[in-house]
Amino acid sequence: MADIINAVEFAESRSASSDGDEGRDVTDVMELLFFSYRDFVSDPDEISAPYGFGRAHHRVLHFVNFNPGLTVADLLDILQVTKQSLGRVLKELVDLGFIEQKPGLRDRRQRLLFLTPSGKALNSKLESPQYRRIRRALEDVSPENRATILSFLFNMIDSEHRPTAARVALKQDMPEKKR
Amino acid sequence: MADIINAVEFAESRSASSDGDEGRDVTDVMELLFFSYRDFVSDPDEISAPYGFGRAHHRVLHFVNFNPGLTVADLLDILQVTKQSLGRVLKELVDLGFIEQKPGLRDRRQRLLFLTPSGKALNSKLESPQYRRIRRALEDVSPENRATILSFLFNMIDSEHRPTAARVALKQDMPEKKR
DNA sequence: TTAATAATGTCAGCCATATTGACGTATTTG
DNA sequence: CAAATACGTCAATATGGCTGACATTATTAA
Repeated sequence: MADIINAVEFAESRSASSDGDEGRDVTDVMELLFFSYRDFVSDPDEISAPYGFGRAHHRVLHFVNFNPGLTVADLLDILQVTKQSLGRVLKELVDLGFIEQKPGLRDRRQRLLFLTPSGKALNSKLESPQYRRIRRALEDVSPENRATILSFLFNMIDSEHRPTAARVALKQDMPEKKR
Repeated sequence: MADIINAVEFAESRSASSDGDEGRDVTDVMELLFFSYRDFVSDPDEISAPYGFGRAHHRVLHFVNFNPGLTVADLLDILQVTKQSLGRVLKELVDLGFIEQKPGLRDRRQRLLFLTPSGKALNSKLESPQYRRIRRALEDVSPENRATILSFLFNMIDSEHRPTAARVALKQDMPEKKR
């Protein structure tokens, strides 16, 4: 038992030393967030490489897949990059047939973004390891504890960005009392 | 109540629609992790800019601060980059007096890394917003729920990287039955 | 003791992704 | 019609990754 390798040992090892060490949780989150995210993004990075794509391409595929009909402006807001940066990867994805642009119905200046079938296939391929990773990390977690985790992640977001995150990621703004 | 802006509303809004939607948690983690991390790293990025430093410099400062006497090889393993990439930013930090190198005692080929006082000051400045962010996100979370969150983050790490994470980040390998 | 290996540094070049600033075009809106 | 908006694009620049090659010093094995 030289190293901690699972959640149970992890929890035991921590509770053993939980005598008034208040800021400890804070530094632990700091550290673990780095390692978690590093490994989390390494999955699609490796798979993208043969396609000549990078992390930026995956991010675009992901958000367009999750929000079909997204506008370019929405995507800029989500990714927090400049239109020049986005423009390059978007152009590549469109040229190679992974993303399709349709003029907006209400406003024809807009280019609504959709994944083509091959775009959807590529996206699934890219993020299946990420979903597997998350499923594994959640598999023994109760629904209540899952809510704790989600709520923590949500609260790590800038408060002014939470409405966008809720809308784009959770699709839960305007609950409008349905039911 | 048009948008969800705090943990309570978040939890309520979710539990209202928790009717057999199993994979929902998984996609929510996927989305929230992106937004959380995006905002999390934006803090030091802004503060670093005036110094001419980037995210890479901060990462080095952070891990050296947290593990004084770290070797270059350790740092390469943690950051998962090549020595050439690390070399550049490390050289800048050493040249500008933020990091000090001392030959290893056991093995004098090693250059043990330490923060100078100004390195410590800069690091504190860079990551105080991150600590504030984490503290805010944890403030109303019970110790048990904090353990749930930490254990989730830990399990998101590649299993082969968990020993390193535990050692470097949590300093909890080899519990060697103390107590 | 010599030879192999290890820890680190460095040079040179390449690539992906980001930036700012300026300008162009189509479309909507006041 | 004029102004603002949504989007695209050209150009220049910076950061931070990468590969490959080679050098230095110190340790370890033959």
